[in-house]
Amino acid sequence: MQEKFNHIEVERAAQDHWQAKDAYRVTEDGSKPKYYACSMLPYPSGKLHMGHVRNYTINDMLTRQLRMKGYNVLMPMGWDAFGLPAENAALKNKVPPAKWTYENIAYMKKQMQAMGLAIDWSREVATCDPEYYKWNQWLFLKMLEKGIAYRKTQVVNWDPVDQTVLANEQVIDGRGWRTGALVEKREIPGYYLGITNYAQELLDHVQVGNEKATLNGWPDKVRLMQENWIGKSAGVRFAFTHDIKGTDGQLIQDGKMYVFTTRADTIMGVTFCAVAPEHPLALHAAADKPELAAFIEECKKGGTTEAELAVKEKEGKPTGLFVTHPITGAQVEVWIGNYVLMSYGDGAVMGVPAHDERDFAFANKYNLPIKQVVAVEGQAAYDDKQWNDWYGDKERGVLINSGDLDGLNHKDAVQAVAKIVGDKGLGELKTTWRLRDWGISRQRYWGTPIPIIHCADCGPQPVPEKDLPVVLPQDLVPDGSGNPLVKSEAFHAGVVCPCCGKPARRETDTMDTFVDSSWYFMRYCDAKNGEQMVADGADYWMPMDQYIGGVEHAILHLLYARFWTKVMRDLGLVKIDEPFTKLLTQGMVLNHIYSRRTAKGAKEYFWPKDVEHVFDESGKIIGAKLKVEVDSADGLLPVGTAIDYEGVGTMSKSKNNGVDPQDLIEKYGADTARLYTMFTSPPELTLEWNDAAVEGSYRFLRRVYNFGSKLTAMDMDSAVQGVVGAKSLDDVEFGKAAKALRLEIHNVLKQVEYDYSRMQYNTVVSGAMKMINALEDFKALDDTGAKVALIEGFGILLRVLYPATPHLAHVLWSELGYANHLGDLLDAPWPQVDPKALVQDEISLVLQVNGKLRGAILVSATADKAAIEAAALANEEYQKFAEGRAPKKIIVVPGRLVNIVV
RNA sequence: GCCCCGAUGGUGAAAUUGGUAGACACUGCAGACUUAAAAUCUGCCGCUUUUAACGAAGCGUACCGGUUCGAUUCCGGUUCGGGGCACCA
Repeated sequence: MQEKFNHIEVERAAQDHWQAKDAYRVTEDGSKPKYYACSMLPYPSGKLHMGHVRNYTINDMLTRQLRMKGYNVLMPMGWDAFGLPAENAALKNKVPPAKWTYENIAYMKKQMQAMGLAIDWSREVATCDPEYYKWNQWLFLKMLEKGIAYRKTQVVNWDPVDQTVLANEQVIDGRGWRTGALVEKREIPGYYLGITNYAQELLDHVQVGNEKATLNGWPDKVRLMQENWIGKSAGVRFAFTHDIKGTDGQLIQDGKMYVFTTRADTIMGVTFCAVAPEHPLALHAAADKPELAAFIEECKKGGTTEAELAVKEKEGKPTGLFVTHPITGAQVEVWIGNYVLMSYGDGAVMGVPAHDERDFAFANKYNLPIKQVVAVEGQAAYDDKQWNDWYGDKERGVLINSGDLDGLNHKDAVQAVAKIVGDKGLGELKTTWRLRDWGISRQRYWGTPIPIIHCADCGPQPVPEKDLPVVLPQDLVPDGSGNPLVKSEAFHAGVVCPCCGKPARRETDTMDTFVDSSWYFMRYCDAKNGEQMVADGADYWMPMDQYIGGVEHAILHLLYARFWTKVMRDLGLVKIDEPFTKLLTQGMVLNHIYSRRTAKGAKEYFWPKDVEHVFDESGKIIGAKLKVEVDSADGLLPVGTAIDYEGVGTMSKSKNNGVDPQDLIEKYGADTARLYTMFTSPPELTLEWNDAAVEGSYRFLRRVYNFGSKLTAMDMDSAVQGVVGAKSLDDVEFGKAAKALRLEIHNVLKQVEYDYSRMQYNTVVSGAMKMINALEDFKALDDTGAKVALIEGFGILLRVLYPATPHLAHVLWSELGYANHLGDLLDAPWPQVDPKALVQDEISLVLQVNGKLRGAILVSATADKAAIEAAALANEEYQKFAEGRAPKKIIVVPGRLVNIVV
């Protein structure tokens, strides 16, 4: 082997070896336990970013370690190839999205191969491939048949200048990103998938503490987020009656305005009702009241996101319409409220200002009456100007001013109210979900065409199964105004209605890209199946054992994939209930953000490499300045120019703070990039970029290499080389120093085992560093068994390190002859902790007096509690700090500490 | 606004889940080697007080309070930061 570490040659040698062996191709092998470990599929944005490097390295470490432990391991890869960025790039460069996408895929695939990932490329999937999206269309048609998919109007962001639908991302401060025009809400028809049909099951499987829960291998935070998102709430749905008639002379909604409430107990405190701007009563009232119509119009301005609505100032207008309280018969005025959502419940709420914080604010703003109906014992009198938390207290509140209901607690009162409205035929107990059905229609080109044909006579008709896939044209270039599919003659050419045979037009909406990512992981199991969506491969590999991806996908993607899997199960396509047994949500990769305002007031961002921090005396960052000359909108900025420091944030092109993994791999090699990302932070935490620390990772690899090349000079005879497993070491005598080395190595190995099992790879790397430190510090080569301990230790180190830095480990393992005895590192046996190496005669215990550290005592490893107590009481540190006081209590934690309370 | 998460030295972090806080690193400082530099190696590195020095004492895991023999870990509250909020992926 070469004397000097050359990462380029090391990595080439290892990768050539793996390629020649086709080392990562796996088949469904019943003789071994299977393990399916998968990363969330990347969007082919152009080149890998650090988040990818982190994600795939975690996946790769898991895969490689488990393979050594004897599992049949699958690590596949594919491309989430449809989506908006391809259209944006097309707009900018006048290149069809397909070309841009496929070029990006080719480049990123090369980068992944350079990282040395153990991917089975024979299973590669790109979602823009008709062979893939055909099955999106096929399953959509099945869902239509089953009534799971249906057509309904949806609210979208409309850019009135470009005459186009905008994604939320394209709405900036309520305006279109390209035109700057004020965005309007507009209702258009679209297709929905009935995810709410599965709400209960989706909740049961994920909910922490639910006896039906199966996703115990998911982080609690994700489970909690999904639970809240599904948002099951039990309450009462009941009607306020009225006799308001529409222009057609019919009672609006049959004279019943339904509301849903979880606080039916406060029903006697109702002083108003509020409906959404889109509610039939609101529209009716606006018909002859221009100021109401204007208010409803006003509510349509701005974006459609929940966050935007939630921070809006709560506003309302009285309609002049009255409805009848179902118990008291009182007339209650209906208001239009901009905070009432048509999509939740019935789009109407009862207003109880005394006991709901939002109603309270609303009533105070518009001088509506406030009626207290709940009292909490021990609380002072109600003050109608200042909100107090006890006003909404469900636990302690008791009803007052509520007639027959007086004295009831929350729970009993809800039941009583449900009975009263039930007896009148005006309502019942009801469960409501926050979860809404999944709208999948997108008015965009680069996605899966929705397989529907619109006939002037027959209406929307499903494309017959034999005509699938409906192929997306590859050569269109969007121009920014609307969907180019609408104008594509080729797309509509020859289309006839499947029902009546007359000429017809294709649906031009495409599917949400979350459809693509809802089942690709099953396609990997059977990637080339032309006959079926999935088949036997999925039965073997699914459910996936470990899913790894960004925490930003904790709700939407994961929920949709769970839903899609359940639909496939109910159609008899797969046998599983849940797709992902275990989930790891990796933290985001962050970097510092530096900016300044240009003379014109625009913000420009600076690349972190061009900037250095300015610190205060205590070492805190207080600002930044340029380290080199930088060309800016205001001309060349000299070295030392003061720059604004914005803290850290996710790496992004727009903030100019991305670190290109390519530079890193070219300069230091893939092993360094992998080691650095694994070592710097635990997988679940955010990772802040630090250039200087990369150097340290490289240094460590060089140390390992140099240690290996020293071993070759040490006359390692093959007999010793063979002695690398714990079992064959039973007959070897070890001297004091060799014993100490083995104690350290095996202790660390034990910890590393644990860290591998919990995927805490940063401490795995620490463990490897401790091992090389111990091996380098070991100087007693003349000790009995010294060489054996050294060669055993290095063999363990290589295997511990291999999943993180496979190239270096592979080359050393082969060159030093370990491979001759234990086989290729790919499938070499995982090292075992030797219990004999861990045996110690004496151990040190911490001595505490009143819980404070006061010293240490050395006791025999087999010492019992009495002996430990005696040793502690005899200790002079104890004597000193006890100051003659008698011990009241002695706590002994075996193997750890003694605490004497005086 | 709502839901979730996080906060530990100059920096990234560790602490086997209630038992020695700061392992392992990065940076920095001092030294060795070198004509010199790089590389490499050795030592030091939470804060304060005290000591000529060895050392000693106290404080310390965002902030305030609680439970406990013992709290980075558990509970209540506060502040700041990050993620998600349904058409970005």
